[in-house]
Amino acid sequence: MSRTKKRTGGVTMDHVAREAGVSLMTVSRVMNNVPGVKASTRDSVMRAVKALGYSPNAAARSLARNGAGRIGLLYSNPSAGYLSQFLVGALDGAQTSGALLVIEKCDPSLESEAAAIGRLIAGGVAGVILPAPHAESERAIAALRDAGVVAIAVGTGHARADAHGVRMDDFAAAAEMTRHLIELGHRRIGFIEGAVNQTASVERLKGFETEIRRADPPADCLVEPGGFNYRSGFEAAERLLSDDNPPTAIFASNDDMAAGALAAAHRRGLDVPGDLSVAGFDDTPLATAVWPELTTVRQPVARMAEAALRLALQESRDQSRRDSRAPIDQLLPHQLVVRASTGPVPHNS
Amino acid sequence: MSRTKKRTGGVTMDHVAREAGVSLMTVSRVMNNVPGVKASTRDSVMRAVKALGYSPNAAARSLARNGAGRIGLLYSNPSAGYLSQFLVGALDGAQTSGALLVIEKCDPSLESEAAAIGRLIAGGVAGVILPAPHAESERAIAALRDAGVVAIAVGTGHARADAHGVRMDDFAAAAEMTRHLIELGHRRIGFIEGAVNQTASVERLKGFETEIRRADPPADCLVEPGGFNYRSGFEAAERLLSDDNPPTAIFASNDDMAAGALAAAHRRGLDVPGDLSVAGFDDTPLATAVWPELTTVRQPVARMAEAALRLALQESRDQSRRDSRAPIDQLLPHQLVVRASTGPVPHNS
DNA sequence: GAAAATGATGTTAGCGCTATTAAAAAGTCC
DNA sequence: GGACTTTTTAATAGCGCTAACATCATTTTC
Repeated sequence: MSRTKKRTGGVTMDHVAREAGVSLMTVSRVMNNVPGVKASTRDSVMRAVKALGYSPNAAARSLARNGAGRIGLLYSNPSAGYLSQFLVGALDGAQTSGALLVIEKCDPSLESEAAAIGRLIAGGVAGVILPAPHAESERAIAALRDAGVVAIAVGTGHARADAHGVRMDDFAAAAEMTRHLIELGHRRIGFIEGAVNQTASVERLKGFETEIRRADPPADCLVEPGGFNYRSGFEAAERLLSDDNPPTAIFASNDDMAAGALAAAHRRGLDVPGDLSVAGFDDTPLATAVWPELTTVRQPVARMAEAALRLALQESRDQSRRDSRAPIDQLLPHQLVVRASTGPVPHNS
Repeated sequence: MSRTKKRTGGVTMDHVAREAGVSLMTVSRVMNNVPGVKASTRDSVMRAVKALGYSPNAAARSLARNGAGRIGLLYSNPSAGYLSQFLVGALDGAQTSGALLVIEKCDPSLESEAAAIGRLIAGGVAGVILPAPHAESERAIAALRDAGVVAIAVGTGHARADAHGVRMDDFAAAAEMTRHLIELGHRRIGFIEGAVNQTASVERLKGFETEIRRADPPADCLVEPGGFNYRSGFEAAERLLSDDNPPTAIFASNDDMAAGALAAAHRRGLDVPGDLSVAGFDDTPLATAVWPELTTVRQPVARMAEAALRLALQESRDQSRRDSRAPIDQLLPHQLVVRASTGPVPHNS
């Protein structure tokens, strides 16, 4: 093991090419899904790849592509669980598609954001992924466009006109959750809003209200502002539960706030879901870390990040050819996850 | 902006070399801190680097080093906040030291771990970083050693004989926190253990017990098992608080369990810290996401990850030269963070 | 004061992959 | 059926950087 010449993992394209009896370049074409390779040739290459356990060297790829494939990722401080999922997804995507991820942290302040964007641009990225709060920043997107860098907004409430986007259908997901609550018999439902400056919050509220209006027999609702963090959820739930006619269910627009609502309920001696149902949104790790485990909506964060990375890569490559100016809007499927925090409406209410 | 030939960030070593009036190789030497460069030459190179805003291309580096610098990171499912901090730290380190991070996920099961290790080795990594639970896995470390891959254990309770390690002083940190509680007047303190198969848990308990024994006037304690997650913290706190003579303070061996303890306290209508003090460990984002914010110990997770990456890089390079067999044990400083969840012992108890 | 022993820098040859260009094979046409 | 396209494959030249070796100044040594 000590005298091995190259400790790189061994198999290279060359090996694959020899094994498959084709040229190195043909293997490259197959690996990159470039059209113009006979199906039979492609097959034999794929077989060789599998046989040898070949996996492309990201560094070499990035280098050969002349730095294209350097993608930036700006993050500040979304809920902890969100970030880790997002990073994992992006990293995974980077690995499989041979991109080089450059992550850059910033504070929520505008100056800090601008500085981070500047560093990213100076670092020579071809595209930048903007999750959660930054996806709403006109300034950031404008700066990126001015520098000729592709911007991908992730997790906004609706498609942007000035940037490509990857997102989920917040409206439909919130509506589904609301329907779930209504089907359980709840007719007075509290809703905790997310941060108002994020369009996703607005869509979630709209989805909720639309479904409330559609309920039969009719239902009504109480809406409290929140800020996407535990504490604001706790406080909003306190207000909701101290109402003269408190709701029998609370739907928080993210899991952190739902956890806060859970704490508020417990503090009042309420059993969840016996006395009060609580629903969250996002399905972050927190959802299963609390007790009872949260009914929530699974936002495919990791897949969204991966999709964003691919999109950034593809668009940055395309852009250098021609200016295709129609922003792409990629919508990923969500899923209602029913766990232990929601149940039938209590009898005596 | 559209006709730019290379969108790589522009400046390369060649530019720097020309600017400084030296050869490309000299620049490389300066950038890698290789000895044998005259101080004046080094200076002028550094000046050119700054003037041009040069930053080395990680991909090219990794490639030229023949794959050395490919570092794996195995993760399963530590507390969410921990992972994101860890990833960020590792990513950061990778960027600055020009390593290529390959992350690999696995389930807690042993087979899954073995499979992931296998993939990592097949991927040709030169070193693997093993955070939290995997750092204790004899099997994983043995597999890595057999493949001639450097293993770095992160966050174990004490130094390992079979792998390099980066960790904090769990014993001392737990002792400090216990002292903090004792100084606030608490004389009956509950402790919630972490997962028993992790040596860090054991050290934290030892630190706690040592300090309890040292208290003057004497203090006593109640120890409950836990599993490093919210739910186990909640349940352990329930048991602690239903004791005939309940503790006035609870020290949980991580923040997730402390959050659970908080919920249990609230459920019983106890005020924190008025009636009960609660302390956590790790200072994950959860610590400030709950209310009241947790007094905890800051574990420098990001820095540990970064240190682990550097160590992996350095050792994997050294190992190929000679077999230096003394495992390195790097200890990083922690910090007691006093927030709102701990206070003086209540008068009437 | 010439040979050997040290520095300090420059040269050369890739790392593994992708563009680009050239060549060959396979169709197409009149 | 041979000149002319159109596929498909092969060959060549780097991407930016570093290891290993070569080269040129300096010293040092006897």
